[in-house]
Amino acid sequence: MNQAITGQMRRPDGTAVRVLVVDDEPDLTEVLAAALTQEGCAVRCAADGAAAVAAGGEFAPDAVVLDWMLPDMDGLDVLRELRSAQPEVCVLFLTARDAVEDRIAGITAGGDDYVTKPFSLEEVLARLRGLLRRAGMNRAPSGNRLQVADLVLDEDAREVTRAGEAIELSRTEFELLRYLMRNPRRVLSKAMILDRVWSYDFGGQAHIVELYVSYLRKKIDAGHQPLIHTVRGMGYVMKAAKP
Amino acid sequence: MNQAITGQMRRPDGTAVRVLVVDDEPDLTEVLAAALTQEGCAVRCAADGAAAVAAGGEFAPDAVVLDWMLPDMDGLDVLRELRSAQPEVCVLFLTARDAVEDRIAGITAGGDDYVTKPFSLEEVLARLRGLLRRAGMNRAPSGNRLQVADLVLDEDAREVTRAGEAIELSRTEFELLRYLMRNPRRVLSKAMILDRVWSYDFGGQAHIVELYVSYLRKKIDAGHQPLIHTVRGMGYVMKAAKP
DNA sequence: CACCATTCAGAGGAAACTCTGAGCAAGTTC
DNA sequence: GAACTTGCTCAGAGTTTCCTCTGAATGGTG
Repeated sequence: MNQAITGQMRRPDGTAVRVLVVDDEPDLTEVLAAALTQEGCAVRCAADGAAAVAAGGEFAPDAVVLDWMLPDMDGLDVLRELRSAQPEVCVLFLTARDAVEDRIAGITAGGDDYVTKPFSLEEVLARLRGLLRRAGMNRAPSGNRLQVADLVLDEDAREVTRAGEAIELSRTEFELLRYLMRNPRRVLSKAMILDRVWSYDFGGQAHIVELYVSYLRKKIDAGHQPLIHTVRGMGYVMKAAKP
Repeated sequence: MNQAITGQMRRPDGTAVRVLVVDDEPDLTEVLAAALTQEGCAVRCAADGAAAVAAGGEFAPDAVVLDWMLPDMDGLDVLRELRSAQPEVCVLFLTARDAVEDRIAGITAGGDDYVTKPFSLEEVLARLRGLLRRAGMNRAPSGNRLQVADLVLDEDAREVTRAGEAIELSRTEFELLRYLMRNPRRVLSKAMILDRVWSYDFGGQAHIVELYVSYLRKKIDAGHQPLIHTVRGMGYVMKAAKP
């Protein structure tokens, strides 16, 4: 993977983006930390609000991935403490689905964002990239656009075009395509795709990846040079057809 | 989001507009400060009149968002003090709905403006943009007109036309449309729209956004190419349809 | 006081989406 | 070429999300 090579998650001065991950489930923080490290971030984890506030002062993160429900503190209080030490810090909240309407209100006004559990890794990474880009923390060479051959994906507008023609995608189709396009010319196994694009609690089979690849091909590759290629026994790869 | 990139809230010399926020409710100043920071402003907060006057001298703000009812001083006195140090400063008053409008009326004659509580963030930001524009503090590339395809919104005249034909909108409809048109080709979640367009004390559900989008569509998109598009599971986006 | 416009909650129905299962096609191994 | 593995696609059930109709409460206006 090594998104670091693509230079996406980087500070203006070229040093690694610093991310603090706060959640009381060690499984979750581990997975997030691993994914973020792989993206080239410097990562620190905390299991409760007190540890988060402490790390906020000492570790000086650029962004915080913060569980809304912590054993000792309310998410909003943690945010307040963090902001008092570092006003510019970005915060991405993790919330339960039914807690969304509750007290989340107002946080998006400050430029922060949230993701509902269960989420996919790509969803969290994409949101975090969005926050950092908007905070000027992230050199955006091509802005928010991904391109492979004549296929273009605009993340903000959630718009996909092939040869200038608009293509409608569902949420899952879009996330799958984004993951493929973020890793062009690299074979991605179905297991990898499943781990990244589908929620971490999804118990289904890799068969679902095949199904969604077939959906994508029908919408994207139909009538054009194919961009999504099957590597039998290995997975899929997105690239322009060989010359 | 990220109005900063659009270059709206900027001084003639390109540096950040300096805004002082004065209110005794910390929740309110926090939200306002966060939103203004996101717009690219340099923000300072004060909780009472004395602190406001002190900050007025030291922080040298271009504009002040000032609560009319402060624990220690009258709003008019604060204004007087601020003006003595910096005669050119813009002031946006925050007042209770039933507050004396007669005294406020004299204020607006001086080029200042006011907003009644409870207000929406977009309302405050729009008024502030207006003040700064009139004070020459704000390069206004397209003046006060927003345009998407053949849909035109005039902020000062509060007038909306589609293909030259006038459209009557209620207050909420207008604010929703303005927010959408200020962020064309960007998917806005219902949570984001709620936080920006509805009052900060509104406790309602995202359902209300759907309802008002349906009102807007009936008035704006009926009989034309649709400009307001639903992005299922994400929110809404305003853009001209792709041919 | 009556009238009208506006705002908002609730519920029903429509539409879109996700995922399972099964059959078929294509490639691989012997 | 037969047997097996792997990948592709269709059809349909179940769920989620969205749209819109109703009606109540509010506020302004003649």
